Amino acid sequence: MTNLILSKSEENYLKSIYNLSELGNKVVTTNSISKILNIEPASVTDMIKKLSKKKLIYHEKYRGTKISKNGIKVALQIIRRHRLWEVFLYEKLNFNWDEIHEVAEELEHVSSDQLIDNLDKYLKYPKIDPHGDPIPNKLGEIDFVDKISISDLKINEKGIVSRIINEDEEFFILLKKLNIEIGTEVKILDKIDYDGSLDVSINNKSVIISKVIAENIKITKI
Amino acid sequence: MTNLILSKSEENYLKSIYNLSELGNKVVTTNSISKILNIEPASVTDMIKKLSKKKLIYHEKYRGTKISKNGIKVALQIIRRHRLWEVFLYEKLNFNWDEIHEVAEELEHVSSDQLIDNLDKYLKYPKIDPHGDPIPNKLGEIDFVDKISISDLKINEKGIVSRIINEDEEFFILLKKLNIEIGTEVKILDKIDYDGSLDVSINNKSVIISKVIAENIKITKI
DNA sequence: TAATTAATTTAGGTACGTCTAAAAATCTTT
DNA sequence: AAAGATTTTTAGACGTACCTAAATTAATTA
Repeated sequence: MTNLILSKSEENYLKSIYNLSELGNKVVTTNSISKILNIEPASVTDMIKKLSKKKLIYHEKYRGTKISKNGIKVALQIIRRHRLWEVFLYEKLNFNWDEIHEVAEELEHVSSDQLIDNLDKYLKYPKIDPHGDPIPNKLGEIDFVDKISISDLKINEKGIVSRIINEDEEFFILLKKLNIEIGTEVKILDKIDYDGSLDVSINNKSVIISKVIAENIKITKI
Repeated sequence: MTNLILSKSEENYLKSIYNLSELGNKVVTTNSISKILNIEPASVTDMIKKLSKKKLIYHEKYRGTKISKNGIKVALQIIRRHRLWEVFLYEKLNFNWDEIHEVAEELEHVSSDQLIDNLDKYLKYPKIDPHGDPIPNKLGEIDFVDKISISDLKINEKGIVSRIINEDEEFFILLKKLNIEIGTEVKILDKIDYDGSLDVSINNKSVIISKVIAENIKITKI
């Protein structure tokens, strides 16, 4: 049950399904998996069959996929590995905040419990990764402190950036341009009703960010 | 030429061919590769064709395989990665000397130049790994300080263990039993003509080790 | 050197993870 | 609720990296 060994592909699918499922609750469509992994829907169907057989997900033909309890457990361990490596790359190897994801994506598939546990200890059991995402512990326990987004602030309210949801290269580059990183203070200057864009003050400069971007930046209100 | 990307399998074959070739000079047989990788000779032939096409090795039907100049270069980078990870696991993550090989075998295939260069810097540019094997630098340069073996010592001569050639799990366990590690002082008490076994003093205790084992333990004479 | 043995290659097959094209099921629109 | 659009699945194919069995070549031995 716990001792099944997954291929890199299987791990990537399972992780994506977990991420799409919003903490394992939502049913996930074949198409959404296809889009996230950049793999044709037909191939996704094949893999869904494989993962179903291994009881990591439940699937009803034409009706979508739900991750199982054990699937969540396994997915959280993959996420744990990913995020611990991100901490390592950022803190020890001086990678930039926007360079860590890609390499961690490879390192996460090296599966040795001893490796990950010792790494965890070496990094002093970090609770969050450099993007502010919580790191599951050895037992799969995770702090679900999902904070509010920039888009939830009202005019003149302030917050500290605590977490970046999206992990696309492009998104990181944009944030860099905007001078937004974990710890940055933001203040809402104005909200544009037309498309939901926000006028935000960052380092005393006013910038306009779209609603989608604002939703992907979590903050702590101050 | 330098920018070809190799699969994990291709990397493992190339590394084995390099290791068998004694610094790239010797012609390597299909069978020897087969034995080292635990893969059937027929499959080895397939891969030899693939690597030949990529000009990493030269091959003449039925007559063996020789690694190319570029092949050596690529192999040395794989070995570099492997040995740097071994240093990391040993020094930072407190792995035992006999546990590092297996995990490094996985980590070595994560190919990011930035990752390896930063790791190298972080480890302070180590020259040897925990087994005493030299680590190629970024340019593939390597100190070929091949020392003498225990079996080269005469009776009553002493040495310090500097390098362990063999990387089998079994061999490590044996060495642990014998209390032999890098830095251990050994003294030859007697040589048994019959089969070449050696009577060696380790921590003031006399033990008998076979000729093969003695040949796989390199030392610095004192 | 002819026969035997050993090493190597070829031929054909399999699982994995992907693809495209076409069929089937579900959803949306009118 | 029928038609059209979209989503999902099935069917069949391909490259990778392996396998076994059989054929070929080289090496050894008698």
